[in-house]
Amino acid sequence: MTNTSIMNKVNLETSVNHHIAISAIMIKRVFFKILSRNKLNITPEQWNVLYHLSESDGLTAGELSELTYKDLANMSRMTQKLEIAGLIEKKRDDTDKRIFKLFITEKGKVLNNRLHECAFESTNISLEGVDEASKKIMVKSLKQVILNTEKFLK
Amino acid sequence: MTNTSIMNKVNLETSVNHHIAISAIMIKRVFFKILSRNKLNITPEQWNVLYHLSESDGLTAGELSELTYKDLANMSRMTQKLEIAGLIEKKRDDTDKRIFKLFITEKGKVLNNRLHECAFESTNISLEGVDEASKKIMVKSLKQVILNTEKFLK
DNA sequence: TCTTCTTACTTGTCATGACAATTAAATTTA
DNA sequence: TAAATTTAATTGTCATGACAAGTAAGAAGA
Repeated sequence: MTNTSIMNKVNLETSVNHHIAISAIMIKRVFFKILSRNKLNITPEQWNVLYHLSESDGLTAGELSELTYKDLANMSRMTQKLEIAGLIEKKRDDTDKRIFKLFITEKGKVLNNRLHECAFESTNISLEGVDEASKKIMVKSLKQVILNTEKFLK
Repeated sequence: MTNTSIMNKVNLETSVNHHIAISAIMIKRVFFKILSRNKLNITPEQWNVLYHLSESDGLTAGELSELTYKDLANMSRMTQKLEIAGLIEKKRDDTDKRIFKLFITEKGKVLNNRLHECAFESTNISLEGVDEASKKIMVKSLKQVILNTEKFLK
């Protein structure tokens, strides 16, 4: 074995990255549970799309994939499902026929409001006992993490 | 529209939960890229299993699913793949024939050491510019988040 | 003991995530 | 302008994540 003595062993118990990963899994699970309790037939990821369309209508799948940090291929499938569910509409662009512009439907808007309530509830559950100063530091640090990783991935 | 004025709208831009989710995605993507650059034919999740088995050999699939916060069903499939890849071994327990005890193989141990290097590298990339005090606060707060969510999910 | 319940694991299904490959349309360039 | 390149979206494949349902073995109770 080469260089075992100087190997950089990772300790999950103190690893920031590891705790981010586990927290993300658990937060999503809580949100998922709240959605299902409320009989809202939608996933956290699908809500992410509805959220962005309700903020700025007429986005393309490509723009949405950037906003949500998702693969365009997967965003394509997600928008297909959302369209089938009647929550969004796809309209082919007149000048650039490669593009679909996406619009949230009335049904989507109504659902989106309920989803905001669920997101609010799940936030309160997961962050109970975490003080405001810590939250600020977390958001600032996590923004830095996102910048770092974006830079690395080009 | 009912009660729009008192609705609890979530703002992703300032949401701790949202930044945790995006960071988790991006960190995994960086780790994935480093693994693939090093021609290591393994996923971040599979490494998680190897990590725990190298720390304490002879765990069951159930114990591993708790340690990694994963569904037992999915852990079952993951261990099947790891066994096929020759990285772990499953040994039927003598006294309780429902149980498999899992052991990391020599091949698995060698790979695990290389994976530690990759994890170390990906940690350095993602946390560049985040000071030690912030890291401490993050780990403490994220542990609280994990506790909160575990409690909610029973 | 025999039935019932619980536990450990497995399998099936659907949604997502990574990534390669393909198609169609727009843009660039020779 | 024709060919090459780029871009937007789609489809295919495999691994994972949630969750329901099923199987086999152990434990508990009548």
